[in-house]
Order: sequence, then structure tokens, then C-alpha cells
Amino acid sequence: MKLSTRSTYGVRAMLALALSDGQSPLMVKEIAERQHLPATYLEQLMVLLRKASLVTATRGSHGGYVLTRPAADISLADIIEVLEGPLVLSECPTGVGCCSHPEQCALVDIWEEASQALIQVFANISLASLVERQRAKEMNTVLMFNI
Amino acid sequence: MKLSTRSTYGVRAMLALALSDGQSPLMVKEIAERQHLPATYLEQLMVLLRKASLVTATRGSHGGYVLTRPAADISLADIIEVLEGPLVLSECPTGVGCCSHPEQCALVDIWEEASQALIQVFANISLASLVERQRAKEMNTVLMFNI
DNA sequence: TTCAAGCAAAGTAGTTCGCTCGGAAGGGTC
DNA sequence: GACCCTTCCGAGCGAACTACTTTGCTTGAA
Repeated sequence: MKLSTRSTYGVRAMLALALSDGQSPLMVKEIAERQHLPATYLEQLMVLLRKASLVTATRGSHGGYVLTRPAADISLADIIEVLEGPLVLSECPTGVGCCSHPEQCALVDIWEEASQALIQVFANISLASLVERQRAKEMNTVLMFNI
Repeated sequence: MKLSTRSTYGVRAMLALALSDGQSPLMVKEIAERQHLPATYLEQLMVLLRKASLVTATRGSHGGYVLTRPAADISLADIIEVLEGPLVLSECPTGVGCCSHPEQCALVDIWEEASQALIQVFANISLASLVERQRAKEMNTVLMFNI
């Protein structure tokens, strides 16, 4: 029951993009360094994010990635679903065993409720609000340090 | 991001126990048949549930398993945590990379929030209420069928 | 035309998953 | 005590998945 590193790396990469000015594209190597991620692996993930239209790539020198939409319009759920697959905690293989009668199985509802709870959390957090949280936290630590 | 079959099988096995009268123990083979689970695999899971004191085993003929506590005192979270491990969606390997400063990382909080959301769902559903739901659903289907 | 970037596909070492098997240990029954 | 019956335990195993790396191609700005 862990998120794969794909999701977490992906979110961190998107956070890096959101934290940058958004003018000039950020290249994979740069993102990887800022977030301490394996660059060649991250490359793969960025391609997936591009195919999902969450980021836009420009090739050639001085290329890299930018967010396709404003950070406020991208939720963590968007990112995670691309890299993790649909957030469904359990699927009853319909037509087999107990689940030949899914309409009689109370557990189907339970798994659905749990999945929805997860999705809600991630859907309610946009990249923009993540940036805010991040800035607030950093600010806080600095203040703490000064006291 | 799926629950393993361990959890779902385990919950179903516990449901079977809760649905039984609770007087005479239910043996693995019987549980497996009622829930259409692979018996030899389920055997392993039952041992884990016993070690977690959720069920009590009696060996020898007419042996089997019973719930240790009343069904109302056992939550799905109890069962799932035993079989799935702690419900923690992501752990920052402290001391490495970005997480050498976890107090500055907004994501730590996010993963924690999401984990808590999940745990809440499962903690709020007891085996007893699962039994209720199950009975209600079956009743419903029968009624639907009669109309 | 060069060369820095993204893109694509394959490979790989390690781990986990779902499950089986064989046999030992414990416990009623005759 | 002999004999089932059931749980308990450890080993094993193939398939899938994870987290990468490698290699080589394509694209496009300078």
C-alpha cells in the first residue's frame, strides 16, 4: 500500500516546475538536481506527463519542460493518476468467485469509499496550493531558526 | 496503488467468521470455500491474523478459527494493517536527498494527510457493521428480485 | 552544421506477489 | 496408544513489477 516512486518523483518534478518562474523551460537534468532524483529515470516520467498534457516539452538546446496549465489548475490527483494508474484500491474480478454477484458484496462499496477518500485528498490539492504550503513551511523554518 | 490480495482475502475471511454463529470454530477449508479463496494461501494469512490476536485457533479435529473479540471491536483497519503492513502511503528516507530536511518538505504532510484519510475510512468500519451492510445488501437484492 | 536537449525501446538486477508443497506439531477420538 | 484431523511452519517458485541504466535516434535552436 505504498505509492510508487513514480508518483512521488512525478509530484516533486511538477512542484519544481511550479516553483520555477515558468518563463524558460526547465530541463530534466535541472529538475532532477533540484529534487535529488535520478535523471535518466525522471526522463521517462516526464514523457508520461507530457503525453497526459500536464507539461509541454521543447526540444533542442535550451529545451526542457514547462507546465501546460497554470499551477492552480493542476491537482495532485491529475499527476498521480497519470503515473500510478487509476486510484482504485481493489477491483473485483467480476464473474469469478464471490464477485459473480458483486451487487451482493458489501466490500465492493467499502473499497470504493476508501478509493474516493484518497482521491478527494489529492484532488483538493493543486500544485499552486502545494507551492504555497512549501513556501510557508520554508518561511516557518527560517523563523524558527532565527528565534 | 492497490491493496494486495492479502488484505482483501483477509477481510473476506474475517467477514466469513463474523457471519458464522461464532460457537464452533470454522476451519480454513470451510472459510476458503465460503469466500472462494485459495485454501493453502489463506492458511498463511490466518496464521498472521492469529499472531495479531484477531482470531483464535484450535487445532486437531473439529478445530478451526473463531474471532478473538466481538465483531464490533474489530475494525477493517485492524485487519488490513496486519496483512498489508502499516497504512503509510509514502515514507521519506530521512537523511537522503530532499528529505535531509523533512521539516521543510510540504509533501511529507500531504502523504500523511492522505494516509490518514484512508485509515479513517477503514477504522470507522467494524466487522459488525460490515456484517450489517452485507445482510442489508443481500436483503435488497432479494427484494429487487421479487419485484 | 553542430550539439544540446528530448524521445523511445530494450535490458537488468532485485524485490514482491500469489500461491503450492511437504512435513512437523498439537489435539480430539476410538 | 493408534489414528485421524487440523493448524503451523518453512521452503520454493514462476510471473509480474519496480526502479533504474543504456543505447541510440530525433528534433530544433545557435
